[in-house]
Amino acid sequence: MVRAPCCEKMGLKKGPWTQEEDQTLISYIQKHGHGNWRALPKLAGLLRCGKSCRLRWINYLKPDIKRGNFSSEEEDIIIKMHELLGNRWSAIAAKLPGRTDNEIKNVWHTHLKKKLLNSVTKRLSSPKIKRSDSNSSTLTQSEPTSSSPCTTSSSDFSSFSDMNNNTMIKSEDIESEEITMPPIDESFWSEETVEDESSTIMMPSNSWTVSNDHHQYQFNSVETFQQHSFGYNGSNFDDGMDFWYDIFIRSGESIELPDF
DNA sequence: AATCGACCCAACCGCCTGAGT
DNA sequence: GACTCAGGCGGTTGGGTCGAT
Repeated sequence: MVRAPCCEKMGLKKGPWTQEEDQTLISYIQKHGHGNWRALPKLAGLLRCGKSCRLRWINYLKPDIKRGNFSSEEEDIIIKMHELLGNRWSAIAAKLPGRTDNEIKNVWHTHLKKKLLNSVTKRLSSPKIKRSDSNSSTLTQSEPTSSSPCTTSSSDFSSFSDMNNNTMIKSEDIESEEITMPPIDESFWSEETVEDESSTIMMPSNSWTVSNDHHQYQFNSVETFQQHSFGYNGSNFDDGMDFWYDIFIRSGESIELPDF
């Protein structure tokens, strides 16, 4: 069964809002609150559907809406959050007070996507790191080690490598945006159900190693991942996800995140 | 000045989810 | 459990604007 559009009723107005309509909506909500959006237009005397009223209020009329261009700080946050969350505009908007999901979505599609693309193009055109083993297109599979569970936060990790140490990417390289990601093919990823069984996440299906100057950790599955403090059970969940996202983003894969 | 294409952004649409019955 | 409904979300659209020709 397909539900009829909420504005299908004859006589309901569509398109741009007039100043009078805006004023009517503002004064009604200031007096009575929005309560039931569906009932609101009738009560307020507007020839609009509730959905349209809600959208107009949330995206434009709400008193705390910040207008004007996005600052570079805001753009950076959007880019970072988009790396982390994907197209979850409302979640991104939650990190930017006064900005709406719609606005962020528009900015992303009109400015930031291009900006990012340019940055990636630039990065790919000037590789700083080369693999020593050019034949290897995926990270190398191996047996898991019996390394003890790690209590180190993922923020300690400054680099990662494959099992043969063919590629070593350091955090300063990541900062400088002059690296290329070693190629990773489809078989690298597997779908894993995590912890609460309500979320699915793409995880590396092969065993591989994460290391920094002091530690080297091997992961064979989501379970070994969870043994570490940046797993879902740990207090450093966000750090852990940042870490994984660095990898996911660089591999060009998308990821479905659990809520947090 | 007129035309055209690219870009921007407000608004709409359809789908999903959760609450209520 | 099945159904309905409202709210919320992300994708898409289309009208306005602006710069190039």
